[in-house]
Amino acid sequence: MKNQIAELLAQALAKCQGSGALPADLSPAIQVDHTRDSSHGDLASNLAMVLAKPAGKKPRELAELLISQLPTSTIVDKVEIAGPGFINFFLKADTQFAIIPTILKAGEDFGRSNLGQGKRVQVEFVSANPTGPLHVGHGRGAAYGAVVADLLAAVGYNVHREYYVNDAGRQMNILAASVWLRYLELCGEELPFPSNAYKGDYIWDIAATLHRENAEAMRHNWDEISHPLPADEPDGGDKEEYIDAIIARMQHLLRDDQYRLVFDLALNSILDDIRDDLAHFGVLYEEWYSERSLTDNGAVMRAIERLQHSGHTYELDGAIWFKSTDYGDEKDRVLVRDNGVTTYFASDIAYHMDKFERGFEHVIDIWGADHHGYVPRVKAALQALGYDASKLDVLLVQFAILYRGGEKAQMSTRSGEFVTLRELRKEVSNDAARYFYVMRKSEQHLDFDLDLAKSQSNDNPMYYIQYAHARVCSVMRQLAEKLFSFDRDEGLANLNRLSEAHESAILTRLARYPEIVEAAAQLHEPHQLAHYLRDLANDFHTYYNAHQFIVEDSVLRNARLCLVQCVRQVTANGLQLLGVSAPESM
RNA sequence: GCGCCCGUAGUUCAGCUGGAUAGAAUUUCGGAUUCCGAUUCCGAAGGUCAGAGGUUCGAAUCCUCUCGGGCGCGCCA
Repeated sequence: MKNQIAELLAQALAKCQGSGALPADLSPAIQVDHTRDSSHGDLASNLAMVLAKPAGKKPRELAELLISQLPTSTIVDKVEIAGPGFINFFLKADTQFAIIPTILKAGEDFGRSNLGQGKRVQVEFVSANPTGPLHVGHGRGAAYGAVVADLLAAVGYNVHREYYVNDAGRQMNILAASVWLRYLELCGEELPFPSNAYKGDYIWDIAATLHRENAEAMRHNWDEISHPLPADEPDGGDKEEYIDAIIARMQHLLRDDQYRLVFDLALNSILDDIRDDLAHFGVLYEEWYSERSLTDNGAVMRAIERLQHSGHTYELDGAIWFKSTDYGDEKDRVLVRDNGVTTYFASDIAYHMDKFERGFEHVIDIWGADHHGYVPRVKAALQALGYDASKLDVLLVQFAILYRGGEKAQMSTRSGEFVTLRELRKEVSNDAARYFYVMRKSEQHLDFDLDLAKSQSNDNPMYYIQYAHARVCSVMRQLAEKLFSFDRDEGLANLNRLSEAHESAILTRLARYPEIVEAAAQLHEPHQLAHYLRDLANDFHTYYNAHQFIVEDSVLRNARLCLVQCVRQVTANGLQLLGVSAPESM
């Protein structure tokens, strides 16, 4: 609709230029917007105001001129000049009815488009270290990433969802050591648990599995392990040095194969848990990408070598540095430590290099906002490698703060309050969690009201939207009970009976749905869809309370039922994109 | 100290990439209503868009500075 009006204006402009009434060298981007106030018509353009200065004419005069050259159109009822020079378009009443057959025909596909033209986009999200269960902070990234990916898919991108598994590095070694030490305790060893080790209950579970499957095969005396160990933190030592020493002893005593067995058991147990958790949350991936594979297949070394060839590296204090300051980073970064071990950053460069080598036309990373300082160095590395860093979008998600009874809910592991995503899902339902996580802009801190998310009331927007869907379904059931039937064709043939203001408002809202999906997808803003659905539900409930659908007059009844069916369809389509169910009864 | 994000009604938030009188929900107050399915509707009140400059036909939106809040500034991952 917008495009049709823009086209009319373009033709009018061209005519004015052809006749010499306006300079020929003007080629403004023609903007057509929905009006906020219906007294301003349906659509409006600021073209005359934009052109006023370069054309040397007063905006209202210019608007007059453009309107005089406007081609006739079947959809435009009248055109007005208003305010400082807006050109307002009032559409013919019939045109807004056209959305009804469109929606009914397209069904589940209404709102989908081919805007993305099948371009390959990678969306990487969550990617939490597999050192423990997902917590509520990860939940927002999961819900947000899943919806961004689904929105992009809906508008025609070929989306590849990926989870980067940090299955290498020191944190994983600490995890393996934690499991092993708990296993030793299960074997009956008495030992001081390191202050820097993982202490969650899930460690005990994994250790129990280890013990069940291997009996005492990996048992060693604490004396044997502690033989030469530095002091732990409580004893005045350094907890980092201490845990590293434990890991070194473990690797020495268990040898490669046993160490790997513990390591892999821990990794796989936790990864399985994360996979299961996300799957229940409706978050699915095309690929789980292993960090370790990057080291194993030489990608990390290759990335470092390519950076060296690019001339943006140097050696200092025995380490190899990437000169990221050449690309605007605030300081240079180490790639290879003085002990010869590559850094996490080096792996991440290799990973991003790999993303571009795999041929994605666009790459989206979704990170917690606490990683924002990391963005410049990754982009710097991509530029140094010769890639177009603008093809990488890093979307930062701010923290979610849980509220219960108006009070901030504690999120520490120590207190009894829940911390995991699984517990949150259980408490407020998957649907509410998905909706609440995405109902705010990602760069906005999220106040997650647990009581509201659980409440079955209109105050809860998720409930309000679902209820609109269920209510339409209920109307259809009522219809059958009253021995009426829905004659769609009769309704479609008599849409002009939908003359109430409420009906007109709903029609306008419905027609905007495809634009909302496009905007939400392209701007990576799921909250736009969340708000839209709430507004649509509000329109519908208001209509429901003002008018009866199941009336004696079959023509009016069927026309209204067509409209209400459209509300149901669009609500269902939108909820599906948000990963929220659309129940037929509640 | 430097960098990034945020600051809009009592509260929680929108504001369609610069448009017309800044909108919802909720709260408060005043009415109506007992229904296809409850958890209903209508109206009113509520704002120095943190503050000050600037850019222009036009600024909550863009730029600069100040104030306030969050986060980040490892040869950790």
